[in-house]
Amino acid sequence: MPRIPLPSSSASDDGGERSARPQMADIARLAGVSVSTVSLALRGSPSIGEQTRQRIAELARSLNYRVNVRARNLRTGTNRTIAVVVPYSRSDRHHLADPFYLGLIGSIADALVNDGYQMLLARAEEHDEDLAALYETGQAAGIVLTGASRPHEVCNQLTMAGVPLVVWGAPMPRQLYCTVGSDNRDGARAATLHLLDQGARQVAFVGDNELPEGAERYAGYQSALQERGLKVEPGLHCMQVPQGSKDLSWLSSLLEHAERPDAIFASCDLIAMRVAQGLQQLGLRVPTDVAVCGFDDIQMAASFEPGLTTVRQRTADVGAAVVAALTAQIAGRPAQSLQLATELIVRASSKRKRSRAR
Amino acid sequence: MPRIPLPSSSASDDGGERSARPQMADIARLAGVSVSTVSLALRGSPSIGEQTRQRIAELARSLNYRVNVRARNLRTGTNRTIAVVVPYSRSDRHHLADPFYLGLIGSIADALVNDGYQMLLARAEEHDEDLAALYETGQAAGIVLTGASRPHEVCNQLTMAGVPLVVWGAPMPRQLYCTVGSDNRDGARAATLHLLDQGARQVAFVGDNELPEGAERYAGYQSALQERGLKVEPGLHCMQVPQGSKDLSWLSSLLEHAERPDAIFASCDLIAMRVAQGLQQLGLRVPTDVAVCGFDDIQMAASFEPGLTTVRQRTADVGAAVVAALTAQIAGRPAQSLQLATELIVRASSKRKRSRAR
DNA sequence: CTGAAAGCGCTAACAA
DNA sequence: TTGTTAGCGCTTTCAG
Repeated sequence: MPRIPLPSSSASDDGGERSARPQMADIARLAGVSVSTVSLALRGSPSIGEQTRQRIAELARSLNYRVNVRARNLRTGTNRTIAVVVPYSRSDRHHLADPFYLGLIGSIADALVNDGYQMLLARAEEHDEDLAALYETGQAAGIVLTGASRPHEVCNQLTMAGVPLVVWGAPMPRQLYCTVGSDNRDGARAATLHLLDQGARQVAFVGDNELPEGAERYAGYQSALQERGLKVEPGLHCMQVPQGSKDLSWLSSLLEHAERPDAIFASCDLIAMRVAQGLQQLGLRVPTDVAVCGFDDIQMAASFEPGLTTVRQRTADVGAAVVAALTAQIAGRPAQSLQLATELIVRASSKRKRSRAR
Repeated sequence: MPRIPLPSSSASDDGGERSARPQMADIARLAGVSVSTVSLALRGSPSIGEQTRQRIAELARSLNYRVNVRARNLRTGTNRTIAVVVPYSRSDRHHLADPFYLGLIGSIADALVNDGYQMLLARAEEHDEDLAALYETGQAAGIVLTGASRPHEVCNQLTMAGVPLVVWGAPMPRQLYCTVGSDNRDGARAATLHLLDQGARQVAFVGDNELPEGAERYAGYQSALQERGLKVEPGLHCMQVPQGSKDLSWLSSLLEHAERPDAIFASCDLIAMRVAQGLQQLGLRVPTDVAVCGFDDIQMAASFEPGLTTVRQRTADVGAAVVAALTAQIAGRPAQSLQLATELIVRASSKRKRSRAR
């Protein structure tokens, strides 16, 4: 004996579902066929008669019917949603303010769409342990983690738990998870060699070398110096650039080094621009007195004055690589970590006159 | 007579659903209770006995069980996903490269999460007519449209079709939809008045005044001039700033105006920075020879040299406003369009010496 | 206090 | 060719 177990559909306070959209049942009733016939017809099944198909198609169009993707996905066990996690920390908004990351996210979004996936944008506090929930509740078929810092242990656990995961950035010693990133070390090495080739004798490094990517860039910088028989001097490394504007003590103390640096390699373009501006404020010319080089090649680097020499990350390729690694894992195949090649873009900020160079 | 209508679960090529996660049925079996008891127990229903609840809770924890949100949502008719649409055009990547938009999207993401919503990031080609699909297929309970240009007609149609929609930006004449944006006109007016107060006589405007927001900013600029009894000279308006770096003809032709402009108001910070850099390249000092003011107050504006005077958009409040407007519509209430107040941030790029000003 | 049953909106075997 | 039936994983009446 049938009961009436309708959900308490009292007011319109139903948590988000709005005005009754048409459903297959409606089409079926109006067309005088069964729901399954409608389903088959709309998907273009060959087993449905032409005139029936036409009638149903027209009815659907006139009612502006669209199949409910969530119901379909539940039934078919399909999940084409990927969660892209962006770090969120109130203290250090650096990563979010950096245009580089917008390009990165855009690139991932494009690649996902190309593969028929949707992108769920999630924000996570640092060391958020509940990233797995995105996967375990069935909301996402996989997770992409972006940002400069990274909860190493959490990532390992996620992968061990079988969560398809790709993290943006540099590979780390004991990682079980898959990373996709630029070859920071090689890029930084090329940049530093370039500065030396322009005649620089004292190349300083500005940027955090404790974050995974920063560490790699610092390593590349070190190795370039060593290749040329130069020592790495701790006094030529500036860790942090304060967010506030006025204070230039970080820069002046760098310049007060025994032998004043004649080139500065910054770990990202945003920092490089601050370096260049700071130098000019202190009355030094770029590149004549001090050459400057950045990393990322954000759009602004080209229009900056002077044009910023930098290491380009091939953002456009990142999305494809990330999605490839992700779909491999979703299909049960292992995914290899990847380092994308970088490209040195030489602009005015590092060019010395031929006469002086060498 | 029961058949075996199992989906063709042949290989693991099931379109995204991975390794069998535990389900309520599993817990129920292990606990020796029915599925409905598990459901009630996990949601903390008072009608379930304490020891039963405990047993179930522990079992769930040990199996690392999490309810399938998609199934739950289908059953309860809940949809807590909002699609945020970001424009995508290969030709003009300006809006995506602009850090301002990353802040905007982040702000919306935060506000959505605070209200228990998820954010689906979607990209749309210009004049994409199929935005409605996001709503009509049940994927999203509402849509937020960001970006500087805007398909006016499409938005009107969406709203008429009952799609909860909020678009970022300036209100337009015959809009049926809801917009949330800054008071561009007032902000631009304040900025222009400030430049005039600093002693400027010829204020130029750089930026596209055909986009909705640009038009408002241009209107504010105009009205400030008129308030001071000055004429708006078309020769003092530069529409486009080329993406490529070298070419400064747009700037020099502006400066070749009969009376050379002594202040430039740019329609966004990114453009303002290019203006300032261009001026310096042409041998002019900022602000001594030409004062410069931008719009947005992106983070970089403060550390720019010279510090960029600009009109701050209260990004942090935008998210809350957008979500409020959206939830109102989802609940069936009408949502009013909103213009958020802006704030003039005066920095070095517009400051004249007292002696010369006035 | 617990379980049986109905059903969210759709798909897909199988029967007719 | 079309309809019947079972069920995706969960929630929620209502009967016991």
